[in-house]
Amino acid sequence: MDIKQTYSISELAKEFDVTTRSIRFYEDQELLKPTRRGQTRIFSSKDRVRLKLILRGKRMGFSLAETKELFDLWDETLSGNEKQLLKMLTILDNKRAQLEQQKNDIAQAEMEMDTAEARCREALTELQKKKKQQTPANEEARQTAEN
Amino acid sequence: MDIKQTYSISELAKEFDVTTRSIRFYEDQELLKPTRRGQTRIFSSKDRVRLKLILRGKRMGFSLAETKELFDLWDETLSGNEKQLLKMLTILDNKRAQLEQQKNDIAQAEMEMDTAEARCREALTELQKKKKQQTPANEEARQTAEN
DNA sequence: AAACTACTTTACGTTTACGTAAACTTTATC
DNA sequence: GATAAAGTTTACGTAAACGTAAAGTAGTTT
Repeated sequence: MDIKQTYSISELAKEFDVTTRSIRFYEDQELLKPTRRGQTRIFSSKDRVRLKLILRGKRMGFSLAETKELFDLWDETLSGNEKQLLKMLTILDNKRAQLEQQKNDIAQAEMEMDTAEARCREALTELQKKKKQQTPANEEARQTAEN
Repeated sequence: MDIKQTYSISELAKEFDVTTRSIRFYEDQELLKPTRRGQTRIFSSKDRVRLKLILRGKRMGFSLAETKELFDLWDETLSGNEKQLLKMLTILDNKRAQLEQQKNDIAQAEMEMDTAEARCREALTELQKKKKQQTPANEEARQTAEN
């Protein structure tokens, strides 16, 4: 039911703004498994999804190895081994903890950026005041002189 | 008003669970600027804060170069140049956008982990059913045989 | 048929963020 | 005063994630 069933390497590269080199590298590391027509790679919509996940993983600070581990584990759960299923659940728990940590980090960062921005704006208005004191009535003259 | 004014390299290493090598590397890259007593490094509480920020930055996917840029810019804003202040404000804006992206990524990831976990649990209960069918009344026998 | 265009493999190079070993100094402890 | 403990510099090594030629193939447009 996808719009398209298969994709060339450069189509994916364009869509996700990565180099073909990267995509080939991801295949080399077994994160993507395109089929071949002759020697040319043909990517399925599953590959497309995985590429999207790879890139999101990167933005979230996941290594390719970590992402690959998740892919592999997920594939194994589909073949329904109990041990793998349990392992998957514990790993999901770990990842959740990671995400919680990241959310805390982000919240902290946002707060600090708020105070940083506030101080910047204060400093700016301070500068404005001083400027006006220096040139109380020559504002127009200075403005035109700046060209 | 901090508990302690100065810190040794190993104190900081322990507190933040990093190697002394890393800390020295951060100094080499000019993210930390400890003073010296003889040839021994002495870290201020400002250094401590910066180390904390470095590590949080890493968890958020920031490179050391990015973090250093922020540190430098922040220092420059303290000396009150208007141009630097404005640059700082735009960079803060960029970072905010990054954080928004990350929050979206995290939210997406959490949703997908929810469905993944659900499928795992379903698969597990399926397996439990099949087990019971295979051994409807011999449960005790199988349990003890597993040793 | 010549020239593009898109794709391929092979392989060496690069950056980041440290690890690790060697050899040395300074300070504290027995 | 030896010896351990914590610090130092110097320098080569490494893993991850690609970048960047170089050289070849396969289809197709002029």
